[in-house]
Amino acid sequence: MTKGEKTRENIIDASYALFSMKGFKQVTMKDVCEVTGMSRGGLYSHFSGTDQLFEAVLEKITEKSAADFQKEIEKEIPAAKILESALHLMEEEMKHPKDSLSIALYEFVEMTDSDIMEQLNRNAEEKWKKLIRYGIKRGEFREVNVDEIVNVILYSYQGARMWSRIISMKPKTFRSITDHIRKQLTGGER
Amino acid sequence: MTKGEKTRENIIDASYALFSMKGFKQVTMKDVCEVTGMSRGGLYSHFSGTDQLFEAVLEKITEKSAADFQKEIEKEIPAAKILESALHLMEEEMKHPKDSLSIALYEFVEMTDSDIMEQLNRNAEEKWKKLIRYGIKRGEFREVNVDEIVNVILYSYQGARMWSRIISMKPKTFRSITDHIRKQLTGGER
Amino acid sequence: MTKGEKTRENIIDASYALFSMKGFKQVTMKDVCEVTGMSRGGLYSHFSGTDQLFEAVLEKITEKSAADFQKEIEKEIPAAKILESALHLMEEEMKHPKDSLSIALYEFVEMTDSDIMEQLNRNAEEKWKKLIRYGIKRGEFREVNVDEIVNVILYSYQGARMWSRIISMKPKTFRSITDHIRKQLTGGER
Amino acid sequence: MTKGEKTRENIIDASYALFSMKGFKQVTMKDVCEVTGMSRGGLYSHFSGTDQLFEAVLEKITEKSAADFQKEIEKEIPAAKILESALHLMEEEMKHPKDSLSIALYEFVEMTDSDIMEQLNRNAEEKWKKLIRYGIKRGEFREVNVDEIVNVILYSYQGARMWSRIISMKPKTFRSITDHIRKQLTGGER
DNA sequence: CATGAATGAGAGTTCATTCAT
DNA sequence: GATGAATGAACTCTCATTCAT
Repeated sequence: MTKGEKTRENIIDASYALFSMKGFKQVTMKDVCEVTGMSRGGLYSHFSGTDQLFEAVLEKITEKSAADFQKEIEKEIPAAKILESALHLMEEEMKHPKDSLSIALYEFVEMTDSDIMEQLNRNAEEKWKKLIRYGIKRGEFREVNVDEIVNVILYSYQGARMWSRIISMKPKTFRSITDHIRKQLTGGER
Repeated sequence: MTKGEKTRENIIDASYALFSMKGFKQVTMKDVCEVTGMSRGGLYSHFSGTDQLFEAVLEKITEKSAADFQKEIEKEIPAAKILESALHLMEEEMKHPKDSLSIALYEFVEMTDSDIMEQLNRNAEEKWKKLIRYGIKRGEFREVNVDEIVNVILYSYQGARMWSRIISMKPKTFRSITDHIRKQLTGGER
Repeated sequence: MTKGEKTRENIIDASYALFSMKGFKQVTMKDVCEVTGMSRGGLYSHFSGTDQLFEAVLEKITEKSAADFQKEIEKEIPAAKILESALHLMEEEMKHPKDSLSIALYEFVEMTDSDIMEQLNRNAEEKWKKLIRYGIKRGEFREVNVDEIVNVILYSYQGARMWSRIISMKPKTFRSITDHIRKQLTGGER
Repeated sequence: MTKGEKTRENIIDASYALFSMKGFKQVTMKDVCEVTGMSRGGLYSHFSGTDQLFEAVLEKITEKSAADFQKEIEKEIPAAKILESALHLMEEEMKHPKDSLSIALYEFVEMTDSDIMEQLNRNAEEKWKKLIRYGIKRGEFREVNVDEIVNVILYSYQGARMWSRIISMKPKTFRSITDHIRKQLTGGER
């Protein structure tokens, strides 16, 4: 990794923090200068503006988040178990709203007409549908209306995640959402 | 209504449109000048900044939105009927995301630490709890976990509403959310 | 004249001096701020950039420079007399190159693809052709090749004027150019 | 020629093209980097700025352009013939204004107070005077006022050359200038 | 109250220039 | 010598905000 690439990574990491805290529009190149300790010109030689910078951040995180349940399904891990860890992750993410790029993403899409959101949404949809069908096939999940339950999962999660950034929400609230999902799918309590 | 009050109302109405279109942070006093056709100074003699202006907008709409189900309940209108019209309204609102102040509110709260969101959220919660308990008492609704279902209602609605501003969503999607709520409460289809 | 219009005029006058001294590209809005004593924002509320500012300067001076020989011709003033004062003016202008917008014009045209130069050139051409034909008709001027002599007049004047900005030229040199023109037209010395 | 000298030559040639296209002030070291494919630092190790670079370009071309009519005169080639090829060259140069450094030179002199222009001007003056006197002595040219005709030659040529960069001029116009010169000197048509 | 001219702080951006490798 | 990352100064432009009229 050359010196330039290293700097680039540093900038991306530092601005990830900025974007998740402040959203997209509120982050200025000056802010990035400050947190990275770089000069204006140096920064601009890597990224020509916050747009490009945010895209680089997205690229980096979408690589990670590509994780779906495919592997677990192939290993024939019980659907209930996969569900359980997915719900756990959801709860954790709802509890730490400040780490989330969701607002930044939201603003970015509104400003740039990027279709990244559509993609992310479609991915999430597919991933959940796959899991639910797998669970039904194995007889672990009830014969739910897949489309309906996926919508409820995705949007209640997104809604809660977004709102938790601005109102203080109790863990119990997040729990009740994941509980609802679990009950819908398995018919039972955790 | 004096001339001054009229001007004030005009400003509020014009800026409502701006805020719902552009969110809170993106609206500048300059924008407001343009849509109202007023001069900078004139505008400032009514509102000292976008903060105050947005607060005035909020004040005006929260008066309206105070509508809960109290009246209907007092008239002993069947819970299923009240629910039906509430779900219908929800669907309509999800379909017209551009009319919504939700993003503006979101940004406003993040910037100003206002607790208006907490209030709005509590109100919505109370209103739905009241309806659900009323429906259960009348034997129209199933004996659901009230807290849980209210959370699902509120956050899936908010999530869908927000997301529909940035990705194109089919009416079918909104429908599946309201269908889910209906089934949870009444056990049946529409 | 409102206060705003007065300021506008002041800015135009002050920037005329700047443009003639420094050319077009070298004048920044900051320079204009300094010579007018105005703030950045104030300046920008009148002119959105040096382009617009220069256009305003041009507009003002082309109004003045519209002067051709039409009036004198109509008054049947002797062609030799009109010529004499025109040559005198030319000499004066060559002697004071710093007052000339020619370089600024040059740069402006190269940057903006404006066709103002073509117009100015055409005007100058027409004006001289008219005078020469008038002089020939009156028997005062020799039967010269009009196109040829006009080209020599215009370009030797422009060339001398431009060069005199950067090399020190003697009045004698300018004189020899006007002398040449006079001789071509009248066949005689001054 | 060492590798270093070769690089130096490459830089000079590449920047000649830049200067003739864009003038002096508009050429940045960044531009030169791009056309030469060199790095910033590499470039700076040869030339400390555009000033020095332009001086190197000038040095190279003034060597070439030192050509006067001395050789032809010594060979006793007829003055009319020398004149003819000089006028032909002039016409060609007026037709290809983009190849000319004249604007760059102009800007360079204005910025740096170099006296190179004075030298070039004096050279051109001397060269023409020599030719004209030679023609007169041989009885080929008319007994013109040498100073006057040289001024007309030089400045009408410069004026036309400069103007042709920014307004579209017909070959006929250039022709009429050279025709004028020829007629002045030889009294006849080509 | 209303106007709109003016201020000034701050963001975005570009480059000449330096310097460690 | 050559590289290219980094600096910092200068410039363009936008707005929130003030104030004389």
